[in-house]
Amino acid sequence: MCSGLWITGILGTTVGTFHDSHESPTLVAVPFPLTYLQPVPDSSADLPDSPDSSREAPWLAGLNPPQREAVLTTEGPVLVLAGAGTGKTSALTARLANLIATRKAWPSQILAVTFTNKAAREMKERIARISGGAIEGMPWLGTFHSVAARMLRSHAELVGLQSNFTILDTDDQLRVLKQLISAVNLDEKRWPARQLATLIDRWKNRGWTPKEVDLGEAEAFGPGRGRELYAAYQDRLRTLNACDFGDLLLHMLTIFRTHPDVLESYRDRFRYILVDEYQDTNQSQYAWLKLLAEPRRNLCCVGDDDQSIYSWRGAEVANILRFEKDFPGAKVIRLEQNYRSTSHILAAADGLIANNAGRLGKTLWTDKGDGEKVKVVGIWDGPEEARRIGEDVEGMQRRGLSLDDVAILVRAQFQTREFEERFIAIGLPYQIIGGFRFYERAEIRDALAYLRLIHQPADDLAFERIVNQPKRGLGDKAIATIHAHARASQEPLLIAAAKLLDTDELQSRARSSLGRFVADIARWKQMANELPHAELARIMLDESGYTAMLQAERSAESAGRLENLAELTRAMEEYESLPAFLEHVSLVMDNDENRQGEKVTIMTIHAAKGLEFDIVYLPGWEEGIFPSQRALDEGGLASLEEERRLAYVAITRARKKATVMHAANRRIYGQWTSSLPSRFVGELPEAHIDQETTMSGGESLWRAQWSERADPFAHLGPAQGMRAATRGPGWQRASQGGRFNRDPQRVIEAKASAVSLGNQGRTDLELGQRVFHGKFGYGKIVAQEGNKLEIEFEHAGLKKVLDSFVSAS
DNA sequence: CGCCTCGTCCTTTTT
DNA sequence: GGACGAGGCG
Repeated sequence: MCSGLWITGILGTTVGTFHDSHESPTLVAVPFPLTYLQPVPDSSADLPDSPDSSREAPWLAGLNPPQREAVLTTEGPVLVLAGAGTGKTSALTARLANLIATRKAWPSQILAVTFTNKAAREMKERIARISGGAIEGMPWLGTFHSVAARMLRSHAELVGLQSNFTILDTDDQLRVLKQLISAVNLDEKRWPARQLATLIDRWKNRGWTPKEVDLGEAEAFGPGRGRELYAAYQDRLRTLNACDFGDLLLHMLTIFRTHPDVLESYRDRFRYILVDEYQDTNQSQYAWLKLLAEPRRNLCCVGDDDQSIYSWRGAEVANILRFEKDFPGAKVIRLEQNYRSTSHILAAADGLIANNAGRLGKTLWTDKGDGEKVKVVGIWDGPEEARRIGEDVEGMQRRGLSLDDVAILVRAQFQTREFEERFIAIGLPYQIIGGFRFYERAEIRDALAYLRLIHQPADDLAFERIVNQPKRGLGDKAIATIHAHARASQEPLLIAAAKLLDTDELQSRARSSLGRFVADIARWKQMANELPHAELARIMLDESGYTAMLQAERSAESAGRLENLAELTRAMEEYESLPAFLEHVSLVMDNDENRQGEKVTIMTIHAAKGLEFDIVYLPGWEEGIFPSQRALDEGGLASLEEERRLAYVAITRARKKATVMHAANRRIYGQWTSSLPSRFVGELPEAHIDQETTMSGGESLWRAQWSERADPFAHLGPAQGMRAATRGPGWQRASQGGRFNRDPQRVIEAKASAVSLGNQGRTDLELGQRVFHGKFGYGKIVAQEGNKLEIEFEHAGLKKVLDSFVSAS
């Protein structure tokens, strides 16, 4: 078909260049169904504001003016500030459809990155729908990680990897790090692998290779061994022919910087770049994007600074806050009409988030009417909270409400337990999203290790995992011998094991057992060329004795495991090759949602981002839980603001009704602990909430604690009763009490912290120093840990406080 | 070599 | 309260 004519028909002029010599045109034989190609008589028609909807492009249907602007401003840098529920995804998909339909670019010339697989999937589906199925392939639409992995497979050799490299998960990563830590004789107790993993991850998120880690940071672990261990880790990954999540981006960044020809080829390819959830990008993603987008500057970033909730994983709100500076001449488009929630819900959320400083600012509005106020319910304890929600939901169910429209959103995974127990007891169907993922289960990881070893013999981690699984009588001693050989000959374990068979270093029993294992692997590898991979997997599981091992167990658990393995091999059939499947497992596979029957959804707020429900319950709004104690202790005000954004995200998930709950007592680590309602409860504007308490003491018992505007004694600190309530074993509370935002000094800090993230402990304080604290007065520092200080106050006694609240006296 | 017991630390959030 | 690791014992 003749694309030139067609475009002339719609836009009146021929737009852009649309030769596509290097891409397979079969992807889009017919860009759009013919029905979309109605002749447009008036060639001067101006699409954006054309009042005549009959002749406007179908992908613009139903979009409001700012959304249209976001779709039609195709050239140059664009920042779309899309508040919660403002039809961001519609605008995004329409933008993609527009680019393709107007032949500004082929699908393969558009880079579109998201953060989650869910978002990528949804976008793909919507594009398929909007184009009537005509746009099938958007090869470069995916998560940052999957797109980067795809690129890296083509250029792996430039960073010393082979294209069949393994993508390690956290588990593998930790095992490698543990080995390295003990190799340099550090005490694993004092210097846990987990901590090093976090550190390395942070460095990678910032785009730092070992060389670039700044000295101050490298001191952090071991002490002073951080950088060295990072370098050793990277070396180890290279010999394993493996990389971790952070490497996918970091390696590509390195390649772009050292191989201009590669960068050039991608720059040439990607005519348009689109980024979803821009507020969640980290430094390395930012650098990656900037390199790719530089020459054409056709970069469209969509995000919402108020929904930035991933700084703990390296996201830099600063990226979105300074977009206009980075890309001068950028057009900023605000999507402010909310199509999701009623106005009380929006106003409550808005009042809450207004307590944050350093926002880009936007005002959501809706024409959906007032709706119900946000309900705030105080109850006695955790179990009652679950009971109450259970009853509530059952009531609504009787009135005909679908359970699919109800969600319970929690701050942390452990909170789901209470609900699970209760709902099992009353027989209310529920599903918990998140938590254990399919591929994190031991049996799945074992099975995958078998497959990985076939696919990639240098995968020592896989080898270690399965060499004695099922038990083959190859214990620590045998494995240590194999290790020694591998180290001596600089070869992978599998190879070393094979060679070891020719020696007499192993006891005969171990030797024959290892011989069988090595021969099995070789045989399966042979079979891999002849059999479908799902079939191969079944054979391996059988012949290795893995299936037999589980069958012999005869427990309820083992039955479930066998089922999981069956499920795994079944899932494999959907992939064309073993490598394709392995990639899917590492990067894409999320938990199995079995969508059978109506269910209440229970999940973390993080997992709920981007979703919406008619009815939303928000339990556990208590100090120490939400905001989480860790955020209060470690991150200072920057992380308190992030918690607040999280609360904002939580409320804005609700279409019709949001119920915030806080319990006075909760069991934490098996200990009953009293808790205070979250400061966020007090920050909800009174006009938009509806209070209820099932406890004696009056409805505003707690609320009074937090709205201290009327309390002349606020500066004297928490009331005695409160202080008692804040204590709990292993649960030290920040002893500052509430009112963070009412104190001018702290508001200033909030502004500064909105941009500068991270929390190094202060260096201008030392042990024994006399300091002044706004609430507790003068005292001496007796301990310092990060940004936490322990201070012996002259009048208030021993307290833990954050260093940002004290000044040298 | 594998099983059992005791102690620890833990609960953020995820590609 | 429970998962997981280290260390001791059979």
